[in-house]
Amino acid sequence: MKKKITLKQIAKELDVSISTVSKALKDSVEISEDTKQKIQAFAKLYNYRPNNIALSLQNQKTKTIGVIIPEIVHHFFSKVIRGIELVANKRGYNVIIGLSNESFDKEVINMQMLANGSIDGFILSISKETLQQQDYHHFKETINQGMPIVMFDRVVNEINCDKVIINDSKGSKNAVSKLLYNGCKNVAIITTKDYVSVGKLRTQGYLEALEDFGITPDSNLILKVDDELVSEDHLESLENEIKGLFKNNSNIDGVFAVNELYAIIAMKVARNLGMNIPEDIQFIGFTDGVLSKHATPSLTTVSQHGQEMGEKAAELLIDNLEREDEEDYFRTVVIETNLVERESTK
Amino acid sequence: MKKKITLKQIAKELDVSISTVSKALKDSVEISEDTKQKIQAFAKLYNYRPNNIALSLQNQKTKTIGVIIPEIVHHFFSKVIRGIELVANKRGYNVIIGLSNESFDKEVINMQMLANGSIDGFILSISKETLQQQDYHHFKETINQGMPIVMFDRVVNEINCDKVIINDSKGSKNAVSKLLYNGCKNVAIITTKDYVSVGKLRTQGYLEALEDFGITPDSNLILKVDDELVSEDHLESLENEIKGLFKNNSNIDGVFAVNELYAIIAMKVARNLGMNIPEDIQFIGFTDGVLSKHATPSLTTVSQHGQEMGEKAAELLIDNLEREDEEDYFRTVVIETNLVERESTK
DNA sequence: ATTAGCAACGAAAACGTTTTCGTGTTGACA
DNA sequence: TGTCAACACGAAAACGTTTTCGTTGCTAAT
Repeated sequence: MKKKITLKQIAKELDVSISTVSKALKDSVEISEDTKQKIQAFAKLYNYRPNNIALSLQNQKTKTIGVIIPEIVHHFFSKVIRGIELVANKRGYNVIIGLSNESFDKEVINMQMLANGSIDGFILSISKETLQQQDYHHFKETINQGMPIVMFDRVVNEINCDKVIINDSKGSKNAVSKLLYNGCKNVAIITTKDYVSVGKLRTQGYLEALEDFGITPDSNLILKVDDELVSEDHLESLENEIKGLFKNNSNIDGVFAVNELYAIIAMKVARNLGMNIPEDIQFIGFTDGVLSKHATPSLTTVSQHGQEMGEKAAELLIDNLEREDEEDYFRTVVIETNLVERESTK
Repeated sequence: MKKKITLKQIAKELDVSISTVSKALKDSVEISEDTKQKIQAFAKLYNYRPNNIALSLQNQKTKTIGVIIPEIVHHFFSKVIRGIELVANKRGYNVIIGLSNESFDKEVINMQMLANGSIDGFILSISKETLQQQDYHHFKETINQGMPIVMFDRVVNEINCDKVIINDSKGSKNAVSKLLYNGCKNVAIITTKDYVSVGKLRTQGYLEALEDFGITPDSNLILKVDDELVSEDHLESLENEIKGLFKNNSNIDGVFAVNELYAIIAMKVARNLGMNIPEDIQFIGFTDGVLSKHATPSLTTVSQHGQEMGEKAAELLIDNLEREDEEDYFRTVVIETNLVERESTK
């Protein structure tokens, strides 16, 4: 086992100074051709690579990006990461991942772990607990120390930083309009509690669409699911809520759900109740996951373009990091959604 | 914007030496109570945190783990990462992610980027291209330089390192046995080309189960899909292959697929051909993804326990990193699979 | 024969820590 | 009064780089 070789060892071995070795490896004009060749050959032989940590300390930059997301076992978030990784790598950056697991404390701890020199900047999506508690001091402090942040998807106005979002209300308005245009008279929405910003916005889009079509919203058709209950395993409660929705409102002929899973489960319930999709009832979900594509019938969804969001976020951050002038101005990029039509709608 | 404060600045401000500050913050007995209090108070006020990079350079360890996986938009891999992150964080480590995107070159580049001091050890799953080319020199070199590697899922005997795998042949043998036990007489398998080690092993388990039941394998019932063709978008070719399989062998009454997607698509094709699941034909897949759980009918699968694999891999690596004695011995941990029975089997 | 100038290289600081090994001051004790 | 611990603190090396600023020794020009 031969440990990694350093400049010092090369210098000693070849009986020159460390500076000479460093310069020779950078092809500096200060060093004679002979010496350069000798040193370069030796370095190649021993497979020399500069130590990244030493470089980071020297340059005061690490060339790595910290990403903090609420959950990784999630199609949307992993697509975002793929996007981030893609452009980060292309521009010579590494990506280090922290999971908040939707917890405020873990979000704070993760940020502290990374903010002490390990990374040059953050890309993150806020955890539900943080959104609920509305405690954003850790973001403010981080930014205050000169570390840039880019937020995506779940953002908050209170913080001044770059943001990448989708037009949630517009996306859902389009979706609901599609249902109405297709002839649905009673469109229900399955959404989350209001503290989840995207849930709130998507509900808003639903209402706007109804208004455009001159329909008065019926509160019985708005199901706000408590997200706490939908923890991987007890989905039965969700199923029951949806079943209740259908039974109490037998006139429902269209459903818009603010995520993929809700839509899939709703379709299942509907089918069990003997309804035909899309003849009797039509469905649209949100997010472009695997479920939508491979369900039967496949689900029409509002595509969120996760990878594109990740790419854009990484570009914003790196641009910011590599910008010369110190004045900071913040941009908000809106990624357009589009409706992917599949079998669950006419 | 106040930049992060350093020991030097504190020392200057309080008119003591750097060493004194350092010791005071570690509550060293060398420093008087008065001075300690003064320094600690000042440090707290300015929110001092030691610079991670400097610590890494000093200690020659970074407390971060490098993870290289072929693909992140994949339920299994993201579960593994979740497992890794869980125990890594618990034990004070960070996780830095590299995606090989199933490419040999990207795997090599990623390893080089990280192996130069950025991390203490690797956890990885080999890319398909690497498996195909059977070029493992980058692994050997890394290990040779004293950087430990833990491989999971896609491993290779040729390399001497810790490994976390599942018993692929046993898992698939169990699954196929279940089908046979349930009365299936003609069980087909949908698998990958043989260079994917797990595909090969799972095919082997299929054959073993047949043998146990005294059935001679029928090569017409073994469909080896070329993985290149199944790239997210042109799944039609896969569908057609499967359709061919069913049409040419109308007696098929059981299907074992080496992954979730193949099984789901096969079910879809079968249903379109008018077969009833599970009455006419039963299905079992491999991996525990979202599709299996939420498909209709839901799919019986061999559960791979991705998160557990990740946890175990991280434990192996960190144990290795923190072990005192230098002699290296390598362990291979086998995670047990189990059959999750759902609606696609009787 | 000076000296300016150049080519080739080395010394040292700097990045932010930790840690070892001084060193100076105080107090107690003989 | 002189000696020696004990105490409290500082200087400096080390981790591996890069870069600035010398410092040589030589050639060529005056």
